[in-house]
Amino acid sequence: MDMPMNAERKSRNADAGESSAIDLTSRARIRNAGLHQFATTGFAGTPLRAIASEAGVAIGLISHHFGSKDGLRAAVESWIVDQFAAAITEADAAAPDSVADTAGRDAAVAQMLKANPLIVGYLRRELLEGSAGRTLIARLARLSLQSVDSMRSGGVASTDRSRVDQVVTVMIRQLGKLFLQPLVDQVVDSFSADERPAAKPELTITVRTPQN
Amino acid sequence: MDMPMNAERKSRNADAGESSAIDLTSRARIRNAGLHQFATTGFAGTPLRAIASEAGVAIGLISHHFGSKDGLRAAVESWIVDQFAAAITEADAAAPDSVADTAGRDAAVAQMLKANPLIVGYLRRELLEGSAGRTLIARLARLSLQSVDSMRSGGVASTDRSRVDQVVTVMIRQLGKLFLQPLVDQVVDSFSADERPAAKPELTITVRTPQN
DNA sequence: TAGGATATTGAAAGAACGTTCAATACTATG
DNA sequence: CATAGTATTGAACGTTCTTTCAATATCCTA
Repeated sequence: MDMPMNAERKSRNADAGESSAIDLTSRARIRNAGLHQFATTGFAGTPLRAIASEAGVAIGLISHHFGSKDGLRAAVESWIVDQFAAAITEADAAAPDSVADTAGRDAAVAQMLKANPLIVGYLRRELLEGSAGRTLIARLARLSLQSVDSMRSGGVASTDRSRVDQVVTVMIRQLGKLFLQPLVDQVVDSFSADERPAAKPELTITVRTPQN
Repeated sequence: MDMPMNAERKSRNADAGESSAIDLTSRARIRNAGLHQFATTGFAGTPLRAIASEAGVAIGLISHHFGSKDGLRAAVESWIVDQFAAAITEADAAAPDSVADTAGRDAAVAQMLKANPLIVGYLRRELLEGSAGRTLIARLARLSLQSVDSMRSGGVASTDRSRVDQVVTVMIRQLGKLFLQPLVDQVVDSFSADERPAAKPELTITVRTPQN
């Protein structure tokens, strides 16, 4: 049972990640393809065969590396959490007192999300589909809470508001606009080209907590 | 091949619609169940058998009435568009000059959405999943454009802004808060009960169009 | 009441899905 | 070089999905 050598296997896959994807491990390529597919067509809507195809691997390799489809999702979500944590860590490293303030961390996270639009797409879906028992949003909220606490300790965040308030404010500010922008885009794009405004309308989202 | 009479078949289904669901036609019960399932578990995530079970019918009846799963989805979306149109029509009927103003129509739509939370859930998903070729958001935008135009003709809407601007503003105002509230809820709920604020934080969303 | 049209059922077909697994290729360590 | 461990493949399996369809029930009209 002869089988052809697959020499250029890694070269025929879409660029799903940020690296050049040519010298990524099969495991990383599968994870990237999973992020791309889940963010684009949803978890239930993507067959494992589509992920294997995009990653340029055989379907069996997914189970070998991640155990199951759910295992792959867990790996994708852990990778997302890592990206958030890394963005905050970088912002801190660049700050004078090794603790960045709100603006610095917001900027770092915004930059990371801009570089990884698939993360935004994935989170948008997760927000809807993961209502029961799933935990990605909760994990990010916990991460945000640690960030808020460390900023409080560093004296760069006010302490006269509740911690919950601050976490909600931070997360909404970071994600809300990104979540809602597709609605604006789809509405604008539903008009004929000559009627569309030159610049897309921009959203402003604020959070107001009632007297506590 | 005797088969038992299913006398009380219609009584064992969840209340997905607004009517008492006891004297709805099979077609309507299937449509309601489809809306419920699609909004809750997503289009790809819901088997037709789940819809048939919730509606209390055999699986074959779905194909008979709607042709296919996609046909059912089309029917659900047309029904949603009808609800929006009906809300606007009612607001107009109650207005003095038979053309309600912005506030009146906003209130009518908000009331309709509050009475049909499944529509909100469905739209939230549609906004993400229907990026390619699908048209529900576009249809609602067109409906909103007709509304804006009629208000302009009736002299109850300003004409110094572009029509696109007005449509975007209306739709974001109607839907944006509803879309983003789950994020606030999940973040707040990720905290322990004793740390949660008494009242949920409230969102304010504004649209600003750059100089045109 | 007779008969055609429509509604409804549930089994069957055919495709697609996730998972498993034996076989093969690769890599590193002795 | 040998050999153990890991990576990788793709076919096979059992399940589940959508669609089809013949059979039966119900409704409507003449």
